[in-house]
Amino acid sequence: MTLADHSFATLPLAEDRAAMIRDHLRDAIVDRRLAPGTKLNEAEVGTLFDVSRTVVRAALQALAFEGLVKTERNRGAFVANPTPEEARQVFASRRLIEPGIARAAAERITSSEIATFRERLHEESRLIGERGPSARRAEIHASGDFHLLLASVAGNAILLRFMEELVARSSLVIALYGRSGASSCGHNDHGNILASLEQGDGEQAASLLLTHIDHIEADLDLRQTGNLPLREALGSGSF
Amino acid sequence: MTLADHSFATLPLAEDRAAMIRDHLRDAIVDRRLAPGTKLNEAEVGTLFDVSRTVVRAALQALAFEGLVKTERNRGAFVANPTPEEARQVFASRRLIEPGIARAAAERITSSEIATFRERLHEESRLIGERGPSARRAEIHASGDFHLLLASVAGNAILLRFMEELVARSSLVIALYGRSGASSCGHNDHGNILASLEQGDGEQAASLLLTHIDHIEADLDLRQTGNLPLREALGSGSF
DNA sequence: CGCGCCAAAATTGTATGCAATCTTAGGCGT
DNA sequence: ACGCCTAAGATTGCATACAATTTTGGCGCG
Repeated sequence: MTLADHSFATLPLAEDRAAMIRDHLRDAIVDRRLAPGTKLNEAEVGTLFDVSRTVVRAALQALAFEGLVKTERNRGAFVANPTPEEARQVFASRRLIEPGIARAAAERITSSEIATFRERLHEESRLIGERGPSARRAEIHASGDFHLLLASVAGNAILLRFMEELVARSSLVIALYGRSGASSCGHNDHGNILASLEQGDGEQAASLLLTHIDHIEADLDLRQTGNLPLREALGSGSF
Repeated sequence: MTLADHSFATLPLAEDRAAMIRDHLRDAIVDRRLAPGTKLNEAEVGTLFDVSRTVVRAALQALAFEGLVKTERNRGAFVANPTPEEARQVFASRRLIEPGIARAAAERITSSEIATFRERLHEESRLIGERGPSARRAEIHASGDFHLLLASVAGNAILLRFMEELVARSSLVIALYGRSGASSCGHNDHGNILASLEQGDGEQAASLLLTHIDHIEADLDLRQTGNLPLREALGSGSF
């Protein structure tokens, strides 16, 4: 497993060790190096990062708050395995919150922020062209980052945190229920949204964002599988 | 201090001790028995509830995540002291989320839930008539409970959790910046909102909720006091 | 009298030990 | 062979011990 030493340079690093471990684990979950349902053994994670279980527990508790990890008393922590109903709620929440964020962002966005957006979008489209699991991960990450960047431009720290949680959980949902696997299959939704923001048209940005979320959710297969817990144990593979 | 033994009967109790302590502390913060800025000493809280610091730290971390407590490294945990800007963000978030919750609730509310609402509203209005700090606390609590009940009717667990955080933080904000001290000064907003819900008029409920939030925020004095941290140390009193 | 410095006390951060609980493997009876 | 029971092993929950850091109180000096 490559959790501890995966891109040390880009992450917060070293002031608060629990936060560092939390961020590494979150990254691993969000870009799907850790599959839903994976057991997160405290001692194992501790060895991996060279800290005691105390610190690991703090990190796992934080991830449990964000809904990325589920803890069961006396059984431990597992990467979350959202049900179709939870998946629907994630997207219902995003539909409620993100249009408002888009309106706020349209009013506040600066030209330097627009430039940042452009950079990211360019990077994102480059990744879509590439192949391989590493590029796929980066693409997933970049796609989520667009929404987080939008939220940060909106200037509300509380909503930004809510969006961080929702975007992360969306990644889990797509991993579980996505049909094509990729969240951005052919559309250029992000680019169109940015264009609306540039023109200061918050309403259009909000509207485009809403249909963008619809696009993402349309790629999901959220039919109830009769929520048999044994199904997940079988790995949902061919056999 | 009366934290540990304050209404044992009404709270979760004893399955998970960290959760119990977290809930007791949250209650104490929300109905203002613990003032903003109060230091929460781990050993002290632990003695109070007869648990080790390990458990206390878990509870404090949970409250920190909800924004009710601020932790500073190597300095400890304090009851949050939201700035005017944070206060504005709390209410901006509520304005974004609660109308959507009202629309969802209007579509899903059952007659038994309406009955529950009526009960609570009756209780709430009774408390408004009473005097004394204890009744005041109960009134504050009941006022927040209305919004949480609404969120639970809406049927989205994620949004419910967001609202729990926002309502709790609102209480802190009102404690700090409220002019009249009471959040419901003469209005019968809650009753009108319930009436709209009964008629299945989600749009009107959403609209009334929005003006209700405006009423609450209008009672605040969010002028910048030049955010000198020394000011809070002086207690903002006459000297 | 005020100010800065230093040591003692207090408090938090982390590791570790132990008890409680869950999991697993093996044996036994049917 | 199958299921059930039990005991050993593994894992979590919690308390405690110790290290690191901050806070406090006092002392001397200007």
